[in-house]
Amino acid sequence: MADAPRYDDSLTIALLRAREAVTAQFRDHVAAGGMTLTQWRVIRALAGGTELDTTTLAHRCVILAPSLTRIIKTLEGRGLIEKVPARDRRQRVVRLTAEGEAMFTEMWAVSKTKYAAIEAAFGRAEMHNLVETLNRLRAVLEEGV
Amino acid sequence: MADAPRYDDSLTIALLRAREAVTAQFRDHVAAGGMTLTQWRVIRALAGGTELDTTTLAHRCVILAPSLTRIIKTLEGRGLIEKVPARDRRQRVVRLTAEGEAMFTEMWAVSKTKYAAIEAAFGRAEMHNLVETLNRLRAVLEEGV
DNA sequence: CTGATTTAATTCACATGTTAAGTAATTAAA
DNA sequence: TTTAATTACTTAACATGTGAATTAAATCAG
Repeated sequence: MADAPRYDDSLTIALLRAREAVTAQFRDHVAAGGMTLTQWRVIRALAGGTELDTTTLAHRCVILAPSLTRIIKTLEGRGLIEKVPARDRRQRVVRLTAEGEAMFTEMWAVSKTKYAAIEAAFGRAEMHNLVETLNRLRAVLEEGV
Repeated sequence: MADAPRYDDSLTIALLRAREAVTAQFRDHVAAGGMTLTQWRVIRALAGGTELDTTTLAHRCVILAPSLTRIIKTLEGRGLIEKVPARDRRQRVVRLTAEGEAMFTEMWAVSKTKYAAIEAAFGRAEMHNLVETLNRLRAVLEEGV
């Protein structure tokens, strides 16, 4: 068993911890708005009048379809999003309501400053480089190891 | 709303996607062993006769206490881990059973090769650098932005 | 045009994430 | 030493992750 790498050196654990540390910066603010971080990703993806079907929305927000089904139900119940008739009647297309847009605008103002604070603390170039590296890693893995 | 960064440029999304891509490499293998990735983290942390209390185990595996309580119950029910009497009777100290160690050894052999494949595809130095960067980011954020 | 296939969502069942509240054991204070 | 505060864990309640099965609509083959 001695060949198991120490956990701090594990890529999976490092990703998990780093993500936890980053999301922690936003969690309280989003919770104060009565939302979860996952719901916030959906709101944000729809901001600015964007209309999206479930599949596209799920992909952009990195949420699985069953989760998104429930989230849409919740946010629709709160009056933040609404359904839009779609040509293909299998699809469920949604967009923000006026209330949803207002909610986004208000929360985004703060969210933006928090994001900027992280960039300032970690270094703008460093952070840009990290995002690029992460996306490259993903591309390599999705091509097939 | 035009100032919302594109999602692909967002650190939180990049972390989420990258983690998803990495864990996808292991999910099927771990599932074939009748385990979830989260349960596997616990098994791995205990491998080699390590005895740990819930708090330490939760921290190392990056699992919240309530989740770990359930996981310990599940793995104990399957005979993979067992409780160890502790001095402080508030603590719950656990370790792998012989069966648990056997399970780890068998699965780790394959897991290791998958990890090596990722390293080979992405680059050993690149990967080491990424882990270091992620840990540095976490350190910066935990110091307080 | 009709039946088979494919596609988009939903539903189901269970595991985990997350916060808050509760319980038991230990430690500290008076 | 008896009570108050702290600590370690568990339980509860709800949101989400995850894979499998289901439903409805669109597309395709014949």
